[in-house]
Amino acid sequence: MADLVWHIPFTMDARRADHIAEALEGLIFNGEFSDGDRLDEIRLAERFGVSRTPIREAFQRLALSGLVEAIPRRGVFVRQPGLVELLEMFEVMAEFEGICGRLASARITNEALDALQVANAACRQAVEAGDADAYYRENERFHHIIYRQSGNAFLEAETCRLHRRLKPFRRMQLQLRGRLAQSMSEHEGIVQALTNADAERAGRLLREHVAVQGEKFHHLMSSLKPAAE
Amino acid sequence: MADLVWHIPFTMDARRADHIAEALEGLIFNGEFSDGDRLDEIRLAERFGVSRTPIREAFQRLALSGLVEAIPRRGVFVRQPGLVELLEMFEVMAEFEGICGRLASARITNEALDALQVANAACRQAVEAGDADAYYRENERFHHIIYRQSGNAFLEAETCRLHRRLKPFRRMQLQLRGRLAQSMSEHEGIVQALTNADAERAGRLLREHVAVQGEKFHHLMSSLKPAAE
DNA sequence: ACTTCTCATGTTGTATACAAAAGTATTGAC
DNA sequence: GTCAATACTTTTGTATACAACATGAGAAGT
Repeated sequence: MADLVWHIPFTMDARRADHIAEALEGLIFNGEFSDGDRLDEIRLAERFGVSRTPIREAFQRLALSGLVEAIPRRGVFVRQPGLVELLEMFEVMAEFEGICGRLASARITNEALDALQVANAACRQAVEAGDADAYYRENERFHHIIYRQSGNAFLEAETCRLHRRLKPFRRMQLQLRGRLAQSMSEHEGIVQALTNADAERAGRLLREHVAVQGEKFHHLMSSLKPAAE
Repeated sequence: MADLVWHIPFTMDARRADHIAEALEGLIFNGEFSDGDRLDEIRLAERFGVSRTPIREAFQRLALSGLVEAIPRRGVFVRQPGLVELLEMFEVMAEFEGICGRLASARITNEALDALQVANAACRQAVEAGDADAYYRENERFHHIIYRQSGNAFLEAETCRLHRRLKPFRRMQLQLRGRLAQSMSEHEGIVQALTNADAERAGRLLREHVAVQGEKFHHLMSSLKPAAE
C-alpha cells in the first residue's frame, strides 16, 4: 500500500531521501519490520527503485530519531522501544505538556483561548458521535495550541517531536472504553485553569492528563503481553 | 588545532563521517563559520582530505542537531541560534533540570547522594583555587549524576543532548565574577533537598539554578551586542 | 572430534562519475 | 542605460565503482 507511492513516475520534487525516510518510518510503525531486524540497503534500494545513497541518508535520519540503531560496519537494525522505554517517554511527554501548560497560562492570547474552546467543542461533538478518529484529530489540535502558546518555539518543537514519536502508541489507548469522556472532562479543567491564568493548576492538570495515558498504556500492554521484553 | 587530527594517517577506525561531524561542530562553535555561511561540500572535502560523501553524512547529522539548516538544492547553511532562541533553550534546560531533580528526589540512591557530595566538594576546591575549568568539569559531573538519578533514561538522554547543545554558551556566563560562589551555594541547597526527598524543593532549586544562568547570559549578551538580531 | 587458520562471500563505507537544477554572466533588444 | 533572455558555470543529488571489513564455511593440524 505504501509501495504504490513509489510507482508514481517522479512527479515529486525535492530529495527522494526525504520521502524514503518517511516511507521507512511508516513501514517500521506498521510492523513490516520487527525489533532487531537488519535493514538491507540493497534490498530496500531495489524496492524503492533508487540507489543505496538515498537509502543510507534515510537511515541516518531514522537513527537520529531513535527508530533504528546503526552499528558501524554491521548495518542498521530496527529498534522498537521496549515497554520500559515507552513508559519513560510517556513520563517525559507528561512533563513537557505540564511545562507548556504552566508557561502558556501566563502567555496565552485571547484568540488562542477561543481556539481552545472551539477545538474542545469539536472534541465533544466527536465523543457524542462516537467518532474516535475525529476525536483524535481535534484532540491533537487542542494540544498543539497549548504547545504554541507556551511562547517558547524551542519547547514547542521538542514537544511536537516527542508527540509525533509517541503517536502510534498513544492511539492504542484512546480506543479504550470510557477514556474519551474522561479525556474530555480533563480538557475542560485545563481550559478553565488557562483562562484563570492558574499556572500551577494548568501545569498539573496537563501533566496528569498525559500521565494517565501512560498508565492506561501500561495496563493495556501488560494485559496483552504476559511477559514480554 | 582540530585540523591536526586529520593528518594522522588513518590510525582511526570507525566511520570518518562521525569524526567529521564532530570536527565541523567544533569549527562552528569556535566561530570559524558565521551565521548564514554556506558550507561548501567540495572545499570541506578537500580540507579534511575525504570525498564529498562523508561530508554530506556529517551535514545530515548537524542538520538534525539544529546547527545547520539544509535547504534542498541550495546547500547547507550555518544557523547560529539567535538570542531569542538561546533564551528559549535555556528556559527549557531549566525545566529539564527541574524535572530531573523532582524525579531524582524520590529515586536517588545513597551511593549517588554520596557521589553528589564528592562532586560538590571538588567544586568547592575548584572555587577556592579559582580554577574555572576544574569547576566547570566537576559541575558537569554534579548535574549528570542528577540526570541519571531521575531514573528515566530517556529523560537523561534528552537532557544531556540539550546540555551539550548549550555548552558553549553556558561556559561564557560561568566566567562572570561571583557566579561560581553563588552556583556553589545553590548546589548545597540542591543536595540537601535531594537528601530530604523534598521533590518540590529539589525541582524548584534546580530549575532556578539553571534559569539564573539564562538570565545572566541574557544580561551578558545584551551588554555586548547593543542591538543584534 | 575439536580447534584454528584461511579463504570465499557479502556488506558497509568511501570515492568518483554523472545528471539536473540553481546561480551567473554575457549578449541582445528596446 | 535598462531589462530580459540565453548560454555557461557551479553545485547539489544520485548512481555506480571500489576498497576495507566482517562473517561463515571448509580445510588442515593436533
